[in-house]
Amino acid sequence: MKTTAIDPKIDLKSIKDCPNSFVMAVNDTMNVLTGKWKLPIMATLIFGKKRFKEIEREIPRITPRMLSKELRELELNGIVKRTVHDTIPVTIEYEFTPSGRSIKNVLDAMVEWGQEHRNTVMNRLSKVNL
Amino acid sequence: MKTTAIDPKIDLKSIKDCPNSFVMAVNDTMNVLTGKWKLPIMATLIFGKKRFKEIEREIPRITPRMLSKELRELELNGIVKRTVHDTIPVTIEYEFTPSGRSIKNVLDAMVEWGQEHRNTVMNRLSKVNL
DNA sequence: CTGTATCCTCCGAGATACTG
DNA sequence: CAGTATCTCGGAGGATACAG
Repeated sequence: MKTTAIDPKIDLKSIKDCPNSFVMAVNDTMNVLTGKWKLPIMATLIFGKKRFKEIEREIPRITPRMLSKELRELELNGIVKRTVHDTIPVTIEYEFTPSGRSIKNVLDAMVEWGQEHRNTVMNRLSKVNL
Repeated sequence: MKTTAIDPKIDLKSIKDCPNSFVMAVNDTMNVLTGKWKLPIMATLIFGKKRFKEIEREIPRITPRMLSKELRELELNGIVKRTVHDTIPVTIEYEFTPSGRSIKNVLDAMVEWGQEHRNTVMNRLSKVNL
């Protein structure tokens, strides 16, 4: 089998080229997940809707600038939904979209592998240090 | 239920604190996956051992500096194994460790979500543009 | 062939102050 | 409350040349 060149920024025409389209799909997922605060933010939303200030309070050391920026990205990516309630003053709620909620499957796989891999590394280290 | 504060750089003592230990495990996995070239490199290794130059040829625009750097990180993380053959000149082969190969489960989940999510976004866009 | 060594650029993210 | 506006800095990654 002739292996195909793999390009991190591949163009759309080659979407039917198998290994590359996989890399593309993984890249899409990565883009949603990368950034220092995306994961913590998503973790706060797992148990339901939250307001800006609530999220800020639950994530130590995040600045409003970063929270705002990351929430906007997540919204643009169709991961979270932003709802404005015209109370006085206005309150804003953030929550997962269905698509956002379904990313939990990915996170589950990552948790499982992360824990297994940590054990593997620990075992290797403890054997080395006997 | 009292929600716990989520910290991206949590210390090890709180490993038993459930939501945080999940975030930690996900972070471990992310650390292995982040970097512009890790995924393309891993993609080249899916079908078996490869030499430095072979990998370099299959990944357009990667520089030896970056390939070297990323391979070293992958090796340190226990994802790939580096084997030196004392031919003349020496040839070096890179391949997955079992732990590295098992990350495929994560990638599969990412491929599936990435493709679903792309469809979701496409549908939304095409409805907007009717 | 399998990498290192330098130098350089750009962007993610922190600090801090301010706004409607 | 829910953000925005500036300023700054470190580190990821590129270009290019060189080494064993």
